[in-house]
This record gives sequence, C-alpha cells and structure tokens, in this order.
Amino acid sequence: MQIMISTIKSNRNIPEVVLKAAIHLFTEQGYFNTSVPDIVKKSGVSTGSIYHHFGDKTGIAKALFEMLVKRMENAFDDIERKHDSVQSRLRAVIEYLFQLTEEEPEVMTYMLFIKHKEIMPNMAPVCSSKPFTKMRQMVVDGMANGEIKTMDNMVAAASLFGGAFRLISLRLDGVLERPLMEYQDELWRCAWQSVQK
Amino acid sequence: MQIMISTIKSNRNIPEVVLKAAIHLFTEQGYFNTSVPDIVKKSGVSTGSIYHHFGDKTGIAKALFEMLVKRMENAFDDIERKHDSVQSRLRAVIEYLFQLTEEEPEVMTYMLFIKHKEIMPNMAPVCSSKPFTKMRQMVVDGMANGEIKTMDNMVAAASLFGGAFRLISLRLDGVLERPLMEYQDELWRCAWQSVQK
DNA sequence: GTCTATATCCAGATAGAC
DNA sequence: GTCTATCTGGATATAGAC
Repeated sequence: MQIMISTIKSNRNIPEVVLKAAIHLFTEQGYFNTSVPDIVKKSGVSTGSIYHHFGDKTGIAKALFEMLVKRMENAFDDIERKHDSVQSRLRAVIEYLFQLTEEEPEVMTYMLFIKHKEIMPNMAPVCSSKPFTKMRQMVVDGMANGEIKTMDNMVAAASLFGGAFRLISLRLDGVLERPLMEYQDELWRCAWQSVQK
Repeated sequence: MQIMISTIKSNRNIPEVVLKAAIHLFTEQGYFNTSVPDIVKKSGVSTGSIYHHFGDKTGIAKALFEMLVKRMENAFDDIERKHDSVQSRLRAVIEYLFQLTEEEPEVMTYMLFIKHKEIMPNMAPVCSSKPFTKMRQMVVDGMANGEIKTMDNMVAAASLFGGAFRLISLRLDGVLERPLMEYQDELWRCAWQSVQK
C-alpha cells in the first residue's frame, strides 16, 4: 500500500466536512428546508467545491445515505460473526440500534425517518436495504432452527423489532426522557416472548 | 337547526376539493415537491381562493392534519364505547388502523409518515397527539386492571403496537403484497402474548 | 480542485378586478 | 369569495478565474 500523499497536502477532507454539516442540517430542519448556501455556511466549503464533489444537492443526500447503510451493514456482519444463536444475534442488533440512537441520534434519524423517496424519487425504501433484509433473514433462520415459533416471516420480524423501532422513534421525538438502554431488557423479554410457542 | 343555504348556492366545497387534491399530491410526491400551482391544477381552484381559505401553503397541511387527527380520535372514542375489556379495545384499534391503511392509504401515510415538524416547525410530534395518547392510556388501564403484565408503560405500548406499525409501514412501502387483514390474527396473538405473565 | 460571481428559474405570496 | 395577473426573493446550478 502506498501512502496517500493527496490527503496529506490538504488538511481537511472536503466530502467529510460537507457530509457532517449536511447530516446536521438535514435532520435538524429537513432536507428541503436546507439550502446549499446553508451547507456552505455551516461547512465552510464553497458552493463550487460542493457541486464539484457531489454533482447536485441530491448527491449529498445520496452519498450520506450510502455511507450510513454500509456502516450499519458492517455492524450486522460483525454481530453475525460474534454470536451463534439467533436469539443473541437479534438481541445484539437491538442493542446496537439503541446505542446508535443514543450516541448519534442524527445518524438514526437520517436512516429511519428521512423520506428518501422524496429526495431521490426512484430509490427503494430503507426497509429494502441490505441491513434491513439481513435483520429479516436472521428471523427466518431462527424459525428454521426452531428458536422461533413457525409463522409468517414478516409477522415474526415485525413482532421482534416493532417494539424497538417504536421506542427509538419515541426517543428521537423527545417523548422518552430516559436513555433507551434502561428499557432494553424489559423490551427484549416482551419481544422474544411474542414469538415463543 | 337551519338549512345551510350557503352550501346550496355553490355546487362544490372549495376547502374540501383543495384538501383532497393536496393529500394526494403531498403523499405521492411529498409536501416540498408540491407547489401551490400544482394544487391549483389538480383541484381546479384558483391561487387566490386557496390563499383566501388557507392563508398560506402550510395552512393547507395544517387543516388536513387536524381533520384527520380529529377523525381518528372519534374512531377511538367509538371503540371505547363498543368494547369493555382492554384486550378487545386494543385489538379493535389495530383492526381499525389496518383497515384504514388498506382503504385510504394516503390518509395513513399522511398521518404517520409525513414529517410535520419540517412543515410546521413548532408542532408537537404525531405520537403526542390525542389518538396516540389515547392508545397509550388504554394500555395503562389494562395494566391497572390486571389484563396486562405490570411493566413500564412505554415498553408495554411499544410491544403491543410496534408490530402493527411495522406491518403498516411495510405495506405502505409496497414490501407486503397481501392486505394487512391476512396478517391480523397472527400479529395480534404475538402482540398480546408479549405482555402476558 | 477550490473559489467568487452570477445566471436562471420558479416558488410563495399579493393586488385588485369582478 | 373567486378569479387572473403579477411581484419578489431566494433556490439550484454554472462560468470561469486562480
């Protein structure tokens, strides 16, 4: 591997600082309430550079989304490597989602609650993205090996993850005042019990 | 009661036809991708009349939201009148939500998945609106009378309704091909089981 | 690759006749 | 109360120097 001289010459990574400003503005005030001049001000990067790197405004949203989806996918791959039983995998997934919500609420908001179809009209819904199909696959595996009661896959997945997503949503909306970790054990007991015989 | 002569004079109710056009456009392409001229074209009502009735563009979104929230609140009041046990009330609520999703997907989309805070920055989140607090109150009642295991209110509500909301979301995103009614019984068994001793 | 200056367009909103 | 015609600001995007 060669040393990346180009990154040494410039002391900042423009795409990175733009994306950081963008996720903050998009989740705070919404994509459509955020103008490119807003991003210019917040990031300190000029209009010209932004368009050079991202093509247009939707390019920023797209780059951000792809980065975050990839990141979550990697996290789930990690979980599959570290846990054998479906039960402990599913629990770890929920723990990861709760932690991410607490530590980087903007990331979670951007992934779950931004209507990407409005920004990029021909994009598939988030729930069809790799990490989400992976979650459903775990459930299918659990049914195959008998850990989970036999039933419709979608119903099982919805029952297992639905409560967690509700709590995440309530937390991001400011309705839950205490951190999600405090609800985790009790929620998981309910979720797991819902798919037992 | 007097006969409403004014409604006889004009053969159409302008706010109504505007709201009908608006909910279609807002859910189809998003609030911010919909211009007032779009609504003018779709509704056949002039710019001037629209501004006369609604004040500004956000006024349309607001009127629509208030109407739909009120309607859902009334539906839940009906349910409380018709059912005594908490179990049958909760089941009826989910049945209502599933039916509404199938019959008027735009209404459900507008209530659940439009980011109203982006449109009206100082609006409370949907989950704080009357119908949603009513749903949580039912759960609290069920815990008080012993139908539901004693636990955190929010966890119980999330466990009971989370799966239903997931399925609604998947259905509106086109991921579930079959109508929600077909999943209803199985989902409810899971949801109810999740909060039993 | 990064910047400033600028073009173009169309949105939201208003004026004022009827 | 309803309409048409019109104003104005600010958004996205580009041109072109450095």
